[in-house]
Amino acid sequence: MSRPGLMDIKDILSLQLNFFKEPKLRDEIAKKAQVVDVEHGYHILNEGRYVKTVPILLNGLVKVVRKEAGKELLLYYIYPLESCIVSIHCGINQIKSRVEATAEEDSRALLLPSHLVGEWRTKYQSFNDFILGTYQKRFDDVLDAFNALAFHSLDDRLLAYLKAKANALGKSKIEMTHQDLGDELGTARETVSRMLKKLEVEEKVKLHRGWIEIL
Amino acid sequence: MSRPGLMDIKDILSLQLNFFKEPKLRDEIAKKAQVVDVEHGYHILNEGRYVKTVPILLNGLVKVVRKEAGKELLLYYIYPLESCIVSIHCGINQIKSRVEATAEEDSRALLLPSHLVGEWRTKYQSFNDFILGTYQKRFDDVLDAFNALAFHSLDDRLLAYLKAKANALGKSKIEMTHQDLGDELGTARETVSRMLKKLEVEEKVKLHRGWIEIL
DNA sequence: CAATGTCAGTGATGCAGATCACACAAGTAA
DNA sequence: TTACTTGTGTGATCTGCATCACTGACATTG
Repeated sequence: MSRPGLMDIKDILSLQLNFFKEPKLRDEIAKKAQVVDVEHGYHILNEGRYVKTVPILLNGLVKVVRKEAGKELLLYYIYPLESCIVSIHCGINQIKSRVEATAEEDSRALLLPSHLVGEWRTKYQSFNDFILGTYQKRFDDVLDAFNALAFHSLDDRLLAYLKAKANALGKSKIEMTHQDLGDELGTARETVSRMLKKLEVEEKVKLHRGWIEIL
Repeated sequence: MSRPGLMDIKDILSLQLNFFKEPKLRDEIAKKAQVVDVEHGYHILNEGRYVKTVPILLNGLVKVVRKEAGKELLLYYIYPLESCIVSIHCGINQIKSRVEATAEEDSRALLLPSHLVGEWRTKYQSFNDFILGTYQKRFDDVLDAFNALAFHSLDDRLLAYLKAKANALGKSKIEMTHQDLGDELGTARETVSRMLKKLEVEEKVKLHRGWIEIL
């Protein structure tokens, strides 16, 4: 993690965060927020220094997973201009829930001090809308994850995952091992191998060592 | 569904909804809200007349399930003084998601016109807090449901379900058939029978025709 | 009472996916 | 070159749960 000197947060506000409308809110953010860069693989949640901030992702990609008993399962991705509602949530409510956020790519985020978030929420409508919108989105995401798990076979979920990932990254070459995929989907490596083989026969993907091409 | 004459909503506000603090908010609710009674088994969501209101449950119990391909799975229960956030959500966003809410007991709810909800949210902090709190709670609930599905075997989920239900109803006699339980947990009746038998051998429950006693 | 419907118990069998146990191939270090 | 590591392919077997096909127990109704 690094702190890029004195970023001009005002620039960020006008270029990326123009949904924060009130001039006074923008002033406050400019004064109190902080920009950080984190590297690919950086483990965001459960880090002491983050507990008291609410991040808004500016660039990059962050994945949020639920872990238990060695097994892990993907909940959703955070894209730029979205916030990690869970971190607010966990910070405030002292929840033990094993939810982890990891930077999938080198990422940049704006950190808002969480003690101000509550205040801004009541003072500025656009800020309040942002928080509520984030909750709505995440609620939907988790519902989707639940749905996939409850009603769809692993074959479907694997293909859906690959397509979603290709879409998110904007390219058809996905650099993941079968083990990685198994981890994301909460299943065994061998199973992933077998299913990918089947998908290759069906000409939906092309397999390579260390990466997969979506057709 | 019935409308109990002219309920004194002011009474309800002082007896049950005292977390709505602002006098002006209380006035507005008293003027614009409506009380309805629904019977056990009444199917709440996906009913035209409800789309434009946000319900707050006053008495009773409502269950929310997700359905797909004939199979259904319990998401969470709504207890008195909680709101069904999904109905707002679905109403506003025109979501096709198969989420259903059903009254588990005879219930009474306060209906708030949804076009005013957005307004009250920005004008009254206590109202805003209520909405946000509801989202947080539901987010947690769905995460729990996800977790159970992802990491716990059906045995565990069945027992957890029974205990939670006993707790919610405040009694150890649960009047459900094995089929009912199978539906809630998204599994087959036979499987439930077998597992209950096992639980009975372990002296965790006692089985009867049409009802189950939690020990 | 018999007739009928609802609820529960239980075996047989099937299938998705997990787990185990390897073999092998591609890259990397010595 | 050899040796070692990492990623992949594949059979054999095991487990949890679904599905099918019944049987019998209880409850209700005529």
